[in-house]
Amino acid sequence: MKKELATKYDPSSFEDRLYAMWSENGYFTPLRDDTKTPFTMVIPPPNITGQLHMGHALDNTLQDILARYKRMCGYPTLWLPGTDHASIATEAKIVEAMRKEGVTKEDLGREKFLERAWAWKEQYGGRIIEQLKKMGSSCDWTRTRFTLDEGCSDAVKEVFVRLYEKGLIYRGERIINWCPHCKTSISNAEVDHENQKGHFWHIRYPLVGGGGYVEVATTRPETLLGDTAVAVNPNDERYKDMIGKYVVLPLVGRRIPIVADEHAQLDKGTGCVKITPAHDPNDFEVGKRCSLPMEVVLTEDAKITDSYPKYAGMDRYEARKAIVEDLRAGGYLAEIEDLEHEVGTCYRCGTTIEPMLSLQWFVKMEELAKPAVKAVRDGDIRFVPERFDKNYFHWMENTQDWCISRQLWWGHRIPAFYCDDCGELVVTKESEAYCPKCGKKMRQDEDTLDTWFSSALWPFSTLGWPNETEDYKYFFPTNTLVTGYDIITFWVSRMIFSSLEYTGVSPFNTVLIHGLVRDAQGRKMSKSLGNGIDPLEIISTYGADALRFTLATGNSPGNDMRFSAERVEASRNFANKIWNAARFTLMNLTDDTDFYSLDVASLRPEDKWVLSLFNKTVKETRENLDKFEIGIALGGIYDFLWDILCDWYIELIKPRLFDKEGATNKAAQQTLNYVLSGTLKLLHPFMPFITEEIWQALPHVGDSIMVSDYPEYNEDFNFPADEKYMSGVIDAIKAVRNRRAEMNVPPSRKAHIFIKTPDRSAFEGSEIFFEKLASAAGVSYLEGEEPENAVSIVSGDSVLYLPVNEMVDTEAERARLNKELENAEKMIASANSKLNNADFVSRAPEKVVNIEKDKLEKFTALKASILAELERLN
RNA sequence: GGGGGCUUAGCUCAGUUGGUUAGAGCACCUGCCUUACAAGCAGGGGGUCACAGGUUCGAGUCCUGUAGCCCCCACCA
Repeated sequence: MKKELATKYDPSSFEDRLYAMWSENGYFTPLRDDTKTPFTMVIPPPNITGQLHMGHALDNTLQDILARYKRMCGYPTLWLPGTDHASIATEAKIVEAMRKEGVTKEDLGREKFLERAWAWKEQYGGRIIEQLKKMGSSCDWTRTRFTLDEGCSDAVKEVFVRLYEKGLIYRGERIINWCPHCKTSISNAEVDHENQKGHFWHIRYPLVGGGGYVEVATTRPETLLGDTAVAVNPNDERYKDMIGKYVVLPLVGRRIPIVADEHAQLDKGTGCVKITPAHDPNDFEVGKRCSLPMEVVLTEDAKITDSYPKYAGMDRYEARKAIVEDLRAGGYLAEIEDLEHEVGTCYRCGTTIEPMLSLQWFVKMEELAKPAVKAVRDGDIRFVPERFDKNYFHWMENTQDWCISRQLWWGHRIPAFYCDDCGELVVTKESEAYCPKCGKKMRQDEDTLDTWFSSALWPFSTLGWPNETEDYKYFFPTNTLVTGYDIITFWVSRMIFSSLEYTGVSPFNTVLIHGLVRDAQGRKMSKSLGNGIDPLEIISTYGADALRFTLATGNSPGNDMRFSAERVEASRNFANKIWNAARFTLMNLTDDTDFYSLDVASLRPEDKWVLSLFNKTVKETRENLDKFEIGIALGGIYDFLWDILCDWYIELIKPRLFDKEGATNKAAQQTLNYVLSGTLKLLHPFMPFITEEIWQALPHVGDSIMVSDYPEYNEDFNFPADEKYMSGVIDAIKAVRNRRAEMNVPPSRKAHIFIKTPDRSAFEGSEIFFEKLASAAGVSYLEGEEPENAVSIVSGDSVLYLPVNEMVDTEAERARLNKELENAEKMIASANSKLNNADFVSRAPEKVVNIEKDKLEKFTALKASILAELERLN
């Protein structure tokens, strides 16, 4: 019934075995049970290109803690895993691999390229899944999904068609962010802003017909080629007469008008702005308002187009140099200012974004954003910690239309078809279409959708939507979403408005936000810095439990954390501590003991004391987990296990355990097994492997700790009197140890303890604890004279005398007692000042007042003892 | 420009709705190989909780301001 544990804690010897056992027994797969409320989470799908990094490790540790906790609480728990096709990242990776072979996308053609991409997915896509398993993640792998699988693709098409029909998806020419390296449009959310050093070039545009020039300024002089106007503010007195006149565009020679538009600000620069409608979002708006031509001057790889032969084929930066040089030569350059400004860059490759006029697909955001804001405002969805809702609101309330088309092949192809003959457009879920007007076979849009378009549907597309599957009906909406704050705008916000629009409900009720895992110096872990720590290496050195403990402990929602080997070592030491406590327990459990009942009547005070503290720990753990205070919950278990169970309880009961014939031996065994098993259960969500391995070795009922019941607060296991008694005994033992250590008395030198106390029952029954834990040769109660050459130890209302053979330094004793007296008086004064304050007594809660009363009582008694002691020394 | 966060022991950080003498890990000092654990045990030193005000019976915790560091968002030529 009980088993041996290896002498040494070696997580690698059992972690994989236990994971396989859980998996084979189907514990990760929930059963739908209409009599029970399910608990559902969807994993933030890692990119198939990805390798497990610390961010995943943290994210998945938190999710697994919640999943295992809820499962043990009896909820049919579905943690649904999967991966993201990550269109832009994956395509870039494959293109890069092809480049090494000297092959381009175009060489292969779409079909062959996609074959290659799928092959790549088959080969590497599962890698990260295997790595998640190493972490102990209790995902239901039978329900693993992929954003590009059939079901998800169906959901994507369904959504696209519905939104199009509703007028919420449209195709139009807008200024989009163009990445010249990835050669695709990207959304605003995918643009990073980076501070760059640049220049502000002031350029003179001569007025047509002479009479001077207007001066404009720009950070991108090459866009001059695309200028189709100069704008001034309609209220600008300086230029009133110029409106409607023309200037000559330098180098190009084109006549362009001076227009009036609010965009030009009176107090900014010269008040004149060059307008490049095809390469600047503001200018685009001006262009629309003033009906200006839109002149595209850059190709898709950011080279000047053939329309400008002198610069054609030059890269945008080469062209910038050449144009500035030519402006200088032509006398158009007025001034060059140094300037630091924010430049948009591609979040994938870091290339500077080129705003460009382009025909793309967009999602109209205004109408979708409103209910999404409301859901959070009304509390249907709650961010933990709450402060992130500000982030969310700000983004949701200011978001612009979402550019969803990408000039990529790896992804969901846009379900739109064009008729080359009559220009008809059809949007349909079908894989081909014929023109409703002329019957001709239509050509499908070449572009694919933004990766985030499919991730936005993840909580319901993975459960079968748009079909009303059993899973969808039972598990949706999900409960908790766990993710980093860096992904709220990309993903969380889009899931919320998507779900509200298509399913009519919020996709989850809680968003648990965590921070970034940084290195020991607080820097972001990144490939370029090379400061990343590989979770798999940590696992192989210290074990998955140690890694998980490190990530969970002291972690508070939304805050970044630093990761260092020292912290993992401390975690491993904790695991080792548990391991040894368990080994000790197993050595002392005997087969003839009944471990399945606990007879309270047979328990000694220390048993009841530990049960009572365990019970408190259970309550606090559950409360904290329910509040998502995972770090605090774990801290409580850690303290109980190490400080209470190991450092005190086990030491207290050693004499009873070693005396197999003793009357209270069985009760000690039972209590120890009960409390240790219970603590392992409390700890299981955090450290699943070690808790399972030990639980299996201990006497137990059931097949696995992971499907056992999470401990519940037990009203019958509250023993306040025993708590008070034991804390008095422990205080006294600590006081004795303290004094002995101060005097450098080695533990081997035992000394008798004489106790002078108004209430012997405060210590009776605990004499053996003083012998074992305070190096006492024996304990007796003092009636008359204090012993000669004894140091005194004041603890509560009692004084303990320790006869040491040396002459006691009376002066030193007096000084020490005076110091203690001072402290006691300070405490008494503090308590008195509160208790004498009528406002305090009347306004503070009774509990707080009682604490002060107890404090006063305790230190008054202590003071009396100290004074008596001082008296004796005189 | 807007928003948010951080500042607590030598270091890294907890501190849950304001309420016992502000905690932990690591590091440091002292003593222990006490037959579960030296990855350990016992004891110890070390903090005017960034600064200045305010609210409150009571502030590390709430409010205002100041300083330093960090992050997010934003189309300003």
